[in-house]
Amino acid sequence: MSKGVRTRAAILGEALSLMSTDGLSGLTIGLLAERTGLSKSGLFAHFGSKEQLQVAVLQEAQACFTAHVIRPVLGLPRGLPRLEAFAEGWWTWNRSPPFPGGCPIQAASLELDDRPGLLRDEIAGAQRRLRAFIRQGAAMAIAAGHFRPGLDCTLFAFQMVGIAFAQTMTCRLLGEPEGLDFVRRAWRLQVEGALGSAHNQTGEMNHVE
Amino acid sequence: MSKGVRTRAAILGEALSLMSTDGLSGLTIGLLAERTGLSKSGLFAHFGSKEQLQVAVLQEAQACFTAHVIRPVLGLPRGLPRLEAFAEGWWTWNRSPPFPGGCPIQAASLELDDRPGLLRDEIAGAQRRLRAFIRQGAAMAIAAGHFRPGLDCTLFAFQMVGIAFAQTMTCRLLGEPEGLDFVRRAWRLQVEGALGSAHNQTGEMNHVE
DNA sequence: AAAATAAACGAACGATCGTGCTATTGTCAA
DNA sequence: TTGACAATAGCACGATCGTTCGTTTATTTT
Repeated sequence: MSKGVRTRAAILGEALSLMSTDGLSGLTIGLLAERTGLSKSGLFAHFGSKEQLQVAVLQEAQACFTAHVIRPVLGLPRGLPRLEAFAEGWWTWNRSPPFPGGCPIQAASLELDDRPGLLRDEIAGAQRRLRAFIRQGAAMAIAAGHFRPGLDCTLFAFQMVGIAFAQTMTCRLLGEPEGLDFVRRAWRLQVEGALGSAHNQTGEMNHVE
Repeated sequence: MSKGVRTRAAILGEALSLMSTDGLSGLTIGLLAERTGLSKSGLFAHFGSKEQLQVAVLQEAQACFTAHVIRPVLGLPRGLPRLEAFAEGWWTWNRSPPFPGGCPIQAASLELDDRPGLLRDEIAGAQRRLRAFIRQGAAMAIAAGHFRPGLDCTLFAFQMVGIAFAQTMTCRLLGEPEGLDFVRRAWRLQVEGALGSAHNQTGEMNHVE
């Protein structure tokens, strides 16, 4: 591993932390240089432009999410077990990711949704891949007989993404400690609504907890 | 209405547009002065500091949301009718608010969730009030016999907020035209899960003041 | 060890940031 | 119509932004 690659990795790590608290627009070259102990121009040379730096940081964030949340559950049995583990891992990531701030991708999703360009494409791709992962997870649960056939997996992914956003708002912005409870209960309701009829016969779905 | 108040209102209107596309951090005094045809210092004098300008814009955004989404449904019968109308109004607001960009409050919620201060307090207050409104709406639906007793209204609000965020991601970031369908179906599932057991899925209900 | 290449620095650039001043214009009551 | 005061403009400031360029220091290869 050459020197350049090593410093670049260190820069991206620090950039992730900075971005998680201050957002993509708060990620400034001067500040980043100061935190990494490099000169502005020395750091700049690694990326060639601000936009390329931002793209690199977004990709690093995705890689980090994959390593922390996706990869650990790939060894689990397909279907509900894997989906449940992924959910729990995701809620944990959202509440306390390996950065001082919140999930950078979630924040950037709302920051960039009206500004076409490389950055938005990068974020949109990340969100599409995430939803595809959830969709396929739900599809596997159907194939395994856990979820009922006929379940709309795209809608399932849509709902799960919603829970994740609501969690960030509740746990981070409002700082409500009981936020995680709501997340788990909302997720439980969603899973119960997707279960196969064998599991579903025990009681009315409207039944309160 | 004095001159100063009028210009201030014009500034805030333009600021809302700017913020909806570029975010709170993209809302810059120089740019805002240019768009309103004022000088930087002339505009600045209206607010005294950047932070106070930002606070004013956030309050303006709340007022705009109230006028467009909340107020119109207050005349409707309490309970499910009002809640349904609010939902539809909210989805419309999210998809095409009266600004060129997306909902500024939603964006600011994720932008500020890690930076304590006046701005975060303002946004957090707005989100708390919104959730309280939903919570009370659900409570009225219980009182009117539309929703089952025992429904957790706080959880209900949590879930609804999640749908709204997921909508923004789907409709704005990903630009999927069928996004609104998912929103409506997710919302329908949530409502059906909250209906009183005496009620069927025909939507028939009692009117209660 | 010397030569070749990569990495980092230092200084400067034009632009823009938020924010003070002082002057000048415009508005509104007497 | 005039005098008081609110509203806006003009100018300048220090700081920081992203970026370029030439130089110097490290690293790698020969």
